[in-house]
Amino acid sequence: MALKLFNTLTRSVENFSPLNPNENKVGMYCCGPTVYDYAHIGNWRTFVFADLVRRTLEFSGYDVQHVMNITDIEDKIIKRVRENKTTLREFTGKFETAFLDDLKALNCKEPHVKPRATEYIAEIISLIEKLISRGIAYKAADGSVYFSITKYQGCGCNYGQLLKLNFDEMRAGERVSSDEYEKESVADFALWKAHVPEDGDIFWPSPFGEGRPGWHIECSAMSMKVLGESFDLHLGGEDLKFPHHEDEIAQSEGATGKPFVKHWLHGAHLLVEGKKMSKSMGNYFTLRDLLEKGHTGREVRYLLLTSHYRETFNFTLDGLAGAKTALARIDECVGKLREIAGNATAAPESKLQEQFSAALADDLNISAAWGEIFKWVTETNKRLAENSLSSQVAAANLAAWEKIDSVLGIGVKMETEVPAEISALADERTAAKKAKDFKRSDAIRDELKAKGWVIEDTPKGIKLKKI
RNA sequence: GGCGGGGUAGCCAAGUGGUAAGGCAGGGCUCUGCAAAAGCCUCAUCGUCGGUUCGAUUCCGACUCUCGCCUCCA
Repeated sequence: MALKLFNTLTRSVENFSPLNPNENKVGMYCCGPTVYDYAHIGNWRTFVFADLVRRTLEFSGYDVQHVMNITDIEDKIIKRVRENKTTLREFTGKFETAFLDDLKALNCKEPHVKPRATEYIAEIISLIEKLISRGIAYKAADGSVYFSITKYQGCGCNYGQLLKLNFDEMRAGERVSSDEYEKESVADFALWKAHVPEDGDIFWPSPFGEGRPGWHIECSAMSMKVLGESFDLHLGGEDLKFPHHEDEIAQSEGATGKPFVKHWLHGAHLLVEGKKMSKSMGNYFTLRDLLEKGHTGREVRYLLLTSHYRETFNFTLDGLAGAKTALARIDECVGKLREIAGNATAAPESKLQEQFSAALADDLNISAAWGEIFKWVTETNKRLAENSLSSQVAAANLAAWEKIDSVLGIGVKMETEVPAEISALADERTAAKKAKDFKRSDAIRDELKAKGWVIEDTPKGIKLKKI
């Protein structure tokens, strides 16, 4: 089934097809983290979304080249490096490592290429030179280099491809910082920021003088370097549409004269407990915060993957608790299938896979996909209860689950090894039960629960589950 | 002020011009000595008011509430 995706450029759902129809390759660039702090749950929604896009493309048979930048030079970074009396590399390295650890905890596939802005200074400079030579960029009196929207538009280029811009009605200037008065026009943005004393030793030499790259230019330079001047997919959070992505388009198309990106995807933000996330509201969570509360990356991933990427999602701690129960339901079902399937192998059960694929192909309607999955769980449970599943059928269902899980990345909780102390208690309970000492057996059950283990009596004997 | 999303059961969340998927919570039931984060069943008329239509939650308009972007925020 053809994959359909919303394209911010056309504001409509389109059939997805790669730039080069003769190849199966897809170049995908995702705006990565600015490594000045731990990423919060809102950031993670976007990265999990990017992971879903990648996995869906791979599921659809494409060979994806996934690129995600690491922004390791930026105003906030410089400020904190100074405050912490450390070096740029040491500071950004710490948060980059933390970011990649978190990415792994959420079972996101690691991007194939993770370019750091500071390692692409040469490419950035040459891109700026190209823009200057084409008359689209200019050096201002403050020593910085700016991109001229007017000149760009004068070349017949379109500024405002991702959203409707109405400069007359914009509240320009309200949030413009005072050091940007050297620009010819308020809409112009910095390509190269001249070195100022506060930057300390953080600067690079360039034909335009010592300084550092502006924010938008790194993405243009790195994405085009790795994926080519035109590539298939670019994604990020919805807030990046303007100015970041619009400026990326302007810089890239202004320099090359070619269409920059074929397909733009933007993920919506989330609220936490119905409110905009903020530290003062107490609803600001990093992944670490949630792990410390005893939740798992798997649960967080599941919850972030329950809603459609273009809708604002309300992330709640109740929801996170519910995620655990919902996953346990899937684990239980898949675990039983494994037992019955044994060593049998079979082609994936087609109905589940078809319904899942159809939902996903419809602009990543993952909510509908979960609906199909849980209907399958109920259906399977009924057959399990009837004892009417052959090992062949169980294996086919299992194969289907594994196939769709290559997209979900949820996996199945591994059976935790039962510690000797716990199994000793369980044995004691079984003995007490056999002796009809139910008071004693129930007391042990409570004790096990207090230790984080649930014991279930099944026709085949007891079952211990870690909670 | 400009532009763009949303308002569907206690909570989260799909969806359709013909009377609403799924998950969590709740309720009922089954297995059980009793249980279970074991299983099954059950649980809404879709922000308000108009309009179009044989028929609207789904299309149009108004209103209202809410969220986002408007220069460095995913």
